[in-house]
Amino acid sequence: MIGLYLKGCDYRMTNKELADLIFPNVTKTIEDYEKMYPERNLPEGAVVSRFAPSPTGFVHMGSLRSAFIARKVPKDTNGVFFLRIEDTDGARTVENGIQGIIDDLKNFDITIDEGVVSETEQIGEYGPYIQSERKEIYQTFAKHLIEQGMAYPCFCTPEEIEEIRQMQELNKERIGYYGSYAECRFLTNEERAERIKKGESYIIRLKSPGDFNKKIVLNDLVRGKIEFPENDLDIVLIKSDGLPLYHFAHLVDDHLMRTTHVIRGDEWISSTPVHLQLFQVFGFEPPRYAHLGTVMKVDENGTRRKLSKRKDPEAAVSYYHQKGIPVEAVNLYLMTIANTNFETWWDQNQTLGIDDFKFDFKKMSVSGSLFDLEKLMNISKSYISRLKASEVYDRLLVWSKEFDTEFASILEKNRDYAISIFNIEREQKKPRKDYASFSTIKDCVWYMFDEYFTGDLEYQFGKVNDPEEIHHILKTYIEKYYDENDDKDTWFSKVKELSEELGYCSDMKAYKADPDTYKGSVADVSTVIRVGATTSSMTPDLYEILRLLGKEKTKERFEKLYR
RNA sequence: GGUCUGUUGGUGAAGUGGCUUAACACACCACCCUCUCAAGGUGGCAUUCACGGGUUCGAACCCCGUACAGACUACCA
Repeated sequence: MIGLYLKGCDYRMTNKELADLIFPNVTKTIEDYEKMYPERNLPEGAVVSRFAPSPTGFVHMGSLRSAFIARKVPKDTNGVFFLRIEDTDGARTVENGIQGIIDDLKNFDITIDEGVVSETEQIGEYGPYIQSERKEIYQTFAKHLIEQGMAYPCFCTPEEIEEIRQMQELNKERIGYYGSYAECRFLTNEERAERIKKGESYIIRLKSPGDFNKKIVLNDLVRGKIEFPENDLDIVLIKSDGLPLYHFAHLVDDHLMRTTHVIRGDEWISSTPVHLQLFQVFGFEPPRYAHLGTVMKVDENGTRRKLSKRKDPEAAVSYYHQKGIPVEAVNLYLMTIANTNFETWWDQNQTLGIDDFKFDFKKMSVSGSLFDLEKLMNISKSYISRLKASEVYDRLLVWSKEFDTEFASILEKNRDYAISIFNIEREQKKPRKDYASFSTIKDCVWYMFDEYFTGDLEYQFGKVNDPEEIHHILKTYIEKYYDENDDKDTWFSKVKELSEELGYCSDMKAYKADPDTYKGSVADVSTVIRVGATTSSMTPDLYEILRLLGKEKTKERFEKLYR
């Protein structure tokens, strides 16, 4: 009897015993976790979704778009949006990577209801929200599968896997670890136990119940029905370091966190059959999936490619923060690419905001679209043009304090003056649209500040270039005609008088009809005054500019040019 | 190689069998307005929806095939 027992003929190691051998420290069951993370008590139709990046340090335009939508939908439905950090791959993790993501989201007004709020802090009842802190949970679920005979340890080395792949390629067969190629599937529990005890390295694989010849249907929220062959690959559940692979972590986390909608990039679409299968194996209800088209960019050689973090500076979301593009403008842009009907709606409901618009998955563009920086800038221009001068001041100050401290202190010293400058041709029906972002404002107004005004004149005065003539115009104007107290009409009629006195045509129509009979026109005279006062030929309304500069300063600047 | 997805002007796109001689927005061009610039106004910019077949009285829209592009096919996410 004893001999037989030792030979192992009579004794079969059970799955439970194998599971205990692999995960001796796992004492909880999946039922325990079901109780710990109960169904959420939310109103009918409430969406629970999430943003789940790797801690690579910053958010990319494509992910920001996903995050934006994943935030928007719960907002529309009184649901929950949470941030989960997917750090199961050590190679991807970057120091302070979590903080970078949190900052980027904060900078774009994407607020989270639950999840990771700082490097050290998490909020919400469904955590932890950092995957590396959930190791035991994943292992519990993996152990359960081993007990059920639905998962097994695999001892194949990367070299062996590569050999299998090459053989499959040679035989023109489907590539992957499946069917008879899944060698470790056929080991006995005794063999498994023995190799584990010997200290061999192993991973845990799913014993896929799928059949490649059968179909599975995914009802994608943006694309509709998609049919796939069932997954029959014995995918990796747990890596040799004990941490899960994405697919398995997705199942465990999104089930336990009671996610209703998974909103992610369409690079995930082909692995959805795996995910669906995982939910099926556990008997859990899968979430709804929405796969978003890739955000693309045109390469130097004219082909489209995915927007890349490394190659494209505009892909990093921090770029917009640095450029001083208002968050509202970025969000407006994201909304217009997210829902194709938003732009028209927004045009007709200018007083309303993004929060008043209801997002609809069906109104999403299915195919990957080109990221249109120009369109964004246009939206930004329009948005800034609608701000009040004081708002421009306040927000420019905030931006400058972070990115241009010199300008910030100048602004602080000259608050009212600066606001008056920003108010030129603003706060009217058709406001001036020349500020594309906060970072470009200085380039538009520098000449108004003595700190930046050098008096260096690069501009040739256009039509009038004779120094004597220029001096004559400026001198006559400032001494004889200019009066700070004039209103705009009086001011301009004086410029016309000046023109007449010096032999320039004061009526543009008359001038255009017969340019040769005059030295030039009132336009040329105005240009001389404009350049004389600012050294720039492109400024907003000249009357306002001179008024803000004041007679003394204007005169000073003119005199600099006399010499 | 396999699986899946997509393809409407320079760009984002509307459009799901007759209302489309293909909307709207950005960009571009011309003209107008005008003291410059910006803004604004007017007009122009796809005889045609990747290509080839088919179904239909009728197709950008439905079906089949082809081409091209993209994603996935990792102990990455």
